[in-house]
Amino acid sequence: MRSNQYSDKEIAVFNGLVGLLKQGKSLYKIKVSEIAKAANIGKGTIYDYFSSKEEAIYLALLYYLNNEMTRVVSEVESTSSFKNKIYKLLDITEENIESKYSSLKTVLSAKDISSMYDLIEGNENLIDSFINYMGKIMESIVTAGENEGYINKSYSSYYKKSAIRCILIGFAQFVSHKECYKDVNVDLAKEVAYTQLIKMLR
Amino acid sequence: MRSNQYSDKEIAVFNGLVGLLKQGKSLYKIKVSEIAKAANIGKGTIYDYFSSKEEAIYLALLYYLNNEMTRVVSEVESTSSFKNKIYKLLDITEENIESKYSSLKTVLSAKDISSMYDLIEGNENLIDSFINYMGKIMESIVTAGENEGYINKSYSSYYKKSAIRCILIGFAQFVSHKECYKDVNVDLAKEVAYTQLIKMLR
Amino acid sequence: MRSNQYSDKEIAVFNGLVGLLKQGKSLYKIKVSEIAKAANIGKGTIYDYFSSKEEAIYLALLYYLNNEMTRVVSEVESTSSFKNKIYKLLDITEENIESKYSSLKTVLSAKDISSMYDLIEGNENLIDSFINYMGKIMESIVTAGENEGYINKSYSSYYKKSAIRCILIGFAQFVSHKECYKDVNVDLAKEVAYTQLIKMLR
Amino acid sequence: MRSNQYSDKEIAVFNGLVGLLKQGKSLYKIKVSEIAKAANIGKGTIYDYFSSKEEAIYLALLYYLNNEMTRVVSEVESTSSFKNKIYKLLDITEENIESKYSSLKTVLSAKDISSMYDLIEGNENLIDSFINYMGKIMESIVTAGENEGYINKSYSSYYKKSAIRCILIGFAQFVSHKECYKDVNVDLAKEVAYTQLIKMLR
DNA sequence: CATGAATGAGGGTTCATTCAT
DNA sequence: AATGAATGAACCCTCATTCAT
Repeated sequence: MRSNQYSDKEIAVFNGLVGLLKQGKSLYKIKVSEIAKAANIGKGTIYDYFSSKEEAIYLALLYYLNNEMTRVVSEVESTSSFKNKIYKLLDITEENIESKYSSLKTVLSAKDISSMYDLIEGNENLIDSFINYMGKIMESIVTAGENEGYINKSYSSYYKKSAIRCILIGFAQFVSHKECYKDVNVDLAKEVAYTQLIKMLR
Repeated sequence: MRSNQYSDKEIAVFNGLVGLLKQGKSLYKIKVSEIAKAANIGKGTIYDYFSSKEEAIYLALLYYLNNEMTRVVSEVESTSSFKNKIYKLLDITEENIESKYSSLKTVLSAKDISSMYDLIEGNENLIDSFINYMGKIMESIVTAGENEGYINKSYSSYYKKSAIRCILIGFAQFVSHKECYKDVNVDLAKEVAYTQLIKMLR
Repeated sequence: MRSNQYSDKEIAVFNGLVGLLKQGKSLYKIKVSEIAKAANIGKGTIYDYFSSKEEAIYLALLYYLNNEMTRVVSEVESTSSFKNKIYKLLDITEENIESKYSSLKTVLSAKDISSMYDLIEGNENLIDSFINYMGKIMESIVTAGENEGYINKSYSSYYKKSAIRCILIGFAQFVSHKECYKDVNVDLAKEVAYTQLIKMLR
Repeated sequence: MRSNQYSDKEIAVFNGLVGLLKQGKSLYKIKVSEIAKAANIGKGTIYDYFSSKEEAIYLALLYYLNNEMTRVVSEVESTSSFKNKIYKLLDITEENIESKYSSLKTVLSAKDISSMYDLIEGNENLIDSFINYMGKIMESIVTAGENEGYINKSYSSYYKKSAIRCILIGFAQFVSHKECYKDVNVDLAKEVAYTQLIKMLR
């Protein structure tokens, strides 16, 4: 596992790469020369900081995931009340799905990414890291829900967290394929998700 | 959209490709020569039936998805009672996630597949097709649930189907990352999913 | 060790490569694309027959050496009389050194070639092969010399062969650096070599 | 032709490079960064003293050759008696061939080195320089041999020197490929060489 | 002077696709 | 119809050289 402290050049590579993804470039078609150009550095320079294209991509995704999730965690934690936290998460999910590139999307296809690139699925991999962050978020939400009386404390921890995860992924599914649900708009889908959650937890 | 009637050679290609995936070969690293060998045909022959490697892969996945989902639909439909149908679906989900390759996995990363291969995301794409099948399954389950009194009929169709989809994906998530939930076994996770569903629908 | 039977394409590569060397191209600067062009085949085709550029070059040199040395052996063996054999060998040496490329030159720098290319210095390497051929030639010459009474049979086999080898290499040295010996012409150098040999062997 | 006076940095480069060669590093694979590290200087510094990697290597070899040959000349000259001089030369030859790197080896493959590196084969090249030194050594030996009555003075200068050169190269050949002469040891080979020389010269 | 971070031209190799048989 | 030998465009990576500090 590499240090969390990255040099300017490394961060330039990360930002360049994520920038390309946000422009809609497919992860599977990115060329080293494109990354270099997007990062405003020479092609060879990438190899001064990363041992391969694979590594550069992997670390970029990890870096971006960490940044993004750190932000999400703090946003949710700084949001008051159970209901607001849930809606905040649904909002973030919506944005993520709608954008050309997001960590959420990466995580949803992370198995494929690691199957494409022979990344050492070491201690710290994308999904583990993501699940870790989600754990913190769930924790924060469960605590709020219990304090505010929305959650029946007799449920197991897994049950409670699982319920939240469920409605999130279900909502993500909706956003991903809105066109299949012509009679449902986003706000309604959020309401449905929230209602379902309340029913599961009480 | 191509005919649903495929020639022997085309089906050989489909089976060969899916066979490779089931052996754990990464979709992103498959070579035409490997497909040809797995299908027991010459490399050039593939181009007599498909316009490109991309198309061959895309159609193979679609073919396999259709076969598999047709089977799943009929299995669920032929299962009696609401609860049994749900458990059947959870069982199928479990198997799918655990196997090296399954249509479910393909669908979960379908955005990536289509981003890797410049597939004309035409009328009939993998996800649309999948959602279509899922719709049928949901329909069957909802009907059973209503007939058996598990489902409060006042909910919208979206609400009802969404609830089922939620717990399925939530359960899929669990199976994918069992190692993160050390105190939960598969049977418990199924129970939790079922309980959550009942609560959402009543 | 590969079979001695080569396909047309392999021989085309061999001839193409040796052709480049004979044009004065340095072995160390040859590009795969040049070899392909010289062999009148596509660049990729080389990799259908050889696992790497290194291997292609190594096998080409070996192939050429075998061909050339086989010819030399038969030329010397078919020459009658001790003196004629020696002069034949000196003539061949002269031609070899004067040409832009010859197996003799390769052998003289074979250690470098193998140090440049990480060739598995397996059973059959250039120098061993060369020494083997030389052994046969020496044998043929020693037999003639003994039959004709030029060679005192009491010398060891090593002594006799070594004497021949000596004057050959000495003569090769002369040809390589003629410009350093302004008062000696090739014919004189051959006479000197022969005289020295006679003195050593009687 | 550059001055014979080199700066400390230049000599550091020379020694660093030769050091690498003596460690068994192939001349054809040496990188500028390695030379710099071996010389304990910065990579850029090399270009303050040499116009290219090629030049640095060429001058290093030349420098080393001069040092080594100067030493060899003086060793041979300071050895008394014809026979001792010859044996001294054979000893030196043996050491040279056995070591990972020596000027002798360089000279034996000098054509390749200059073909690899586009060295201006100007006035002062490796082989010319070497032949020059050898000339001095031959001179010294011939003089001793004549004084001691081993050499028939009626032979031409070329004949005499050529004889010495012959047995040296012949012996070098033996040492290079000892494994091919299982029934001959080094001391015997030296004796053979000396005997052959005596016979040629008397 | 000395450095080493940065560069990018260049080359070995892969593999989707073609086409003569 | 079927093949697989042949192709060459494309791309990753190396490393000699430069130049700002």
